[in-house]
Amino acid sequence: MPPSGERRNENGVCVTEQQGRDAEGYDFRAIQERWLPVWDELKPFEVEGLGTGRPRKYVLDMFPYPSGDLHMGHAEAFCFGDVLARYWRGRGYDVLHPIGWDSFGLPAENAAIKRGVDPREWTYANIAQQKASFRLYAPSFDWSRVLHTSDPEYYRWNQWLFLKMYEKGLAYRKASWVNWDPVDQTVLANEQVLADGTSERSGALVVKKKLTQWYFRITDYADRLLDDLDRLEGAWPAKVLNMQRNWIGRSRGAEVEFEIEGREEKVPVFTTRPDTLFGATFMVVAPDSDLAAELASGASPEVRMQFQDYLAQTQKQTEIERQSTEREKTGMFLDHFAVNPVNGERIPVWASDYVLADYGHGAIMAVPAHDQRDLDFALKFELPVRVVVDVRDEDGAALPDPAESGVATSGDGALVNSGELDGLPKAEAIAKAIELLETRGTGRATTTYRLRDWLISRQRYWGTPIPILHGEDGEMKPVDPASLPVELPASEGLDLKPKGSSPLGAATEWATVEDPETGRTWTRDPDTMDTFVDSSWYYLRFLSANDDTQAFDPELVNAWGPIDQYAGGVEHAILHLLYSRFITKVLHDLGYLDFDEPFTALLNQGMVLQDGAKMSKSKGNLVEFASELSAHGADALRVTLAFAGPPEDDIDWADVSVQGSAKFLARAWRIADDIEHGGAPVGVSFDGGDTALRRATHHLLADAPGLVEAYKFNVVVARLMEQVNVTRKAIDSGAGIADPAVRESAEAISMILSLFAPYAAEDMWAKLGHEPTVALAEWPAAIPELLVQDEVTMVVQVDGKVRDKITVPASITAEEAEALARASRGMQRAVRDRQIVNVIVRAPKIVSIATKPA
RNA sequence: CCCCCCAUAGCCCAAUUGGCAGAGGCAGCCGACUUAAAAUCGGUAGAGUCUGGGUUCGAGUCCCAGUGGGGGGACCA
Repeated sequence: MPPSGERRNENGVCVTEQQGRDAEGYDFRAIQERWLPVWDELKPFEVEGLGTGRPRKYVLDMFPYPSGDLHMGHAEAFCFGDVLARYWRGRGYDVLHPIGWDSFGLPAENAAIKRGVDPREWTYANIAQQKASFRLYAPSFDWSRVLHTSDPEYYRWNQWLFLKMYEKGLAYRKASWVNWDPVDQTVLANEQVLADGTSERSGALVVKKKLTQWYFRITDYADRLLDDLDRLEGAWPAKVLNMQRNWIGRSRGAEVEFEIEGREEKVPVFTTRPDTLFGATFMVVAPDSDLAAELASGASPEVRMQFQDYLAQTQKQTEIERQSTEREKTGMFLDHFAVNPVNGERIPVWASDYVLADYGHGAIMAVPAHDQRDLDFALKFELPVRVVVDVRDEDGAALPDPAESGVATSGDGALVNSGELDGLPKAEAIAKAIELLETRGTGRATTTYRLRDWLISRQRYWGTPIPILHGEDGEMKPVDPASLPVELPASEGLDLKPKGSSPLGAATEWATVEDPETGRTWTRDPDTMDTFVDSSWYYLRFLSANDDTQAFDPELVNAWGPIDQYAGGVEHAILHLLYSRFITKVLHDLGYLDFDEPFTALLNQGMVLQDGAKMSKSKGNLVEFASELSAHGADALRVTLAFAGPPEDDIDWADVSVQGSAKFLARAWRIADDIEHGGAPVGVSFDGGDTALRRATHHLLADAPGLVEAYKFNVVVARLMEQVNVTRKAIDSGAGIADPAVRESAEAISMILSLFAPYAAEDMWAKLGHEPTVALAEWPAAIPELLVQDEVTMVVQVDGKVRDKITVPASITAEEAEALARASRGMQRAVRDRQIVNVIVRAPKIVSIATKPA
């Protein structure tokens, strides 16, 4: 007898009666209200110390910045991170999945200034709101170890880190040309300036200023930061690895010292092609370099004037103009000559803006025959071009003379016109040239990097104060670590408006420190740290979030770290990820960490778009997280995001259907609801259950882990939909509701669905007679016997076309398969009287036959 | 200019890693329910894989050359 509340329609198909026994049907609001208090009580995701002894996984999402409520981007990122955290729990791991807030920084400060309130007020109100939204969205966070970087208990350790860096000589102050954001009125690190010369935060065009600032010596780690990327191959997105490699920009070559007539000191230049030294026919220096100014000042009045004009012209250009590759070369002769150290040749020295002052030494040796830029310049100003590498094309023919063709030859070939280097191929010539330079003391092998040291001081209020004291005589001393934190002064009475110098400097009482022993007066460093310092090590603090004796417990950190799975946006491909890698290596070298890479695996989610464009209030295409959440519920939202496509791809909200997800959840839920009213009892043996359904269930159990681990969440959801479909069919027109296989399938659905839809899955789990929570239920293993097919379909191909399909035992031998294929009607019809020339057998999948005309 | 990624049904996307192009969803169409519609439920049709070569018995998958799109770097010596 069918369970009450169901009846058959005209086609004999059993349909569920909506108005029947469960008047509510699937009601996401009721389900959310039912389970939230239970989870609050159970705290199922809290872990303590080293865990329970099961294997450990540390799964982390990049922590949010508290500007307003959560948005759709957060919804997506935290959905994916949570899928992975819940997955590893289901696989029997202790999972650490914490959450915190990156709560220092300019947006809070700017918003607070605009509203005339304390940044603390604005920041912590937003955090409270995001926490409430998270609770409803239900990522499986351990709420017992929350941190906020703006808490003194956190930034105290940020200062501790700074002092460690200072102690090791990795934090230093220097005067240099820096990036200045005229809107936010603070300096920026190179990483915070976009390719078009604008600030990644304010969007303002960044200008250069000469200032004394604090730096972290990240360039000391350039080689390791680059080389260790190889270990992340396959575990990090190729795109991020590529971006970091480009950013570090290692370039191997040689430093060559050129004598300049009338100048004491030699001038070093960097080249990647020391083999072409004999082809250097002139030298070029950057017009904005000290050397150019010096050489011009020693020249005739005409040259001096010409130089002033040229320099002014260079400095007037915007970054965009300067970078235009198609630009015609400009420059001027500086009325000086240099001497080529390998052959004593006298070559003219020019100034041109195609040479950059801040790369290498701001001067180059120009080899026009083998460098396009030098050739363009040489042709424009009629400078000599000398071929020193005999480059050939594929057929061994000599390439045309660059002076004639206008095309520099940069390939490999035998050296010519190059003294001792003659006849050598490029690689050997490079080695020999370096050897020559070294023995003569006029050069050496060297490496340059695009990466610059990390500028970490900021002239703003809402950040970690730099724990350094300045004496009147310019002496510096670190704050005593025992007296940390150096707390921010109250904002009351301070003018926080950006004005080019730190507001902290104006807090006279705070800034002035008297040494009780010596009576000497010191002034606190007025700057605060770049907030990327805060986030460079926060993942370690989660292990000891409530520990007021140390930044982190090395034992806990080494047990749980490094992060097994990190998830976040690709906008941090360089910034946060590079800084974190650097600080991790430093802490490793200081003996605190066993590991020297922080993030073993990285998942970058795409963006959530609307109608093909980034969502924004001004465009009027904003999809509000809060309204989606209240309209459709957390589950439907999460399923929609997971199902939309591969997680790395952008999601266009116009392409997806939250209603479709809700429909699927209702279908899944109804299966458990049906079982509750007439299904096999909880604990029943599944052995006698319907074999076809059991096969489907166990294929799902077998495939799901690989799919989740490959981030194919969309496929897992599709497989769940499929499983719901076959289970529905089994209930309505197959094995029937009471079959144990139906319960087995529903339990598997509930467990796997819990990664995406924790509420619906929990409700299903309860309806199936289990205690909460499904989040801690371990997935059953797939039974191998249910995975192997006794019979499979074998395809018979003739000349690449499918001509027949035969059902064969899965264990068929190659001989049997070939015999069956040859005997098949489809094959005989296709072959007729043609001659068989080749037979390939891949039992039991396929037999492929190649023929030719008889 | 250099490097990386992508291109499958009207749309979003699968395809056991070289073996029958289709798992799932959206939109569509048909049917059930309804006085009717929406919602819901059931059922269906629909591409030969961006283009051109190549390797192979066999290519969406591998190789080469393009086209289109996305991203990064860039007068970096």
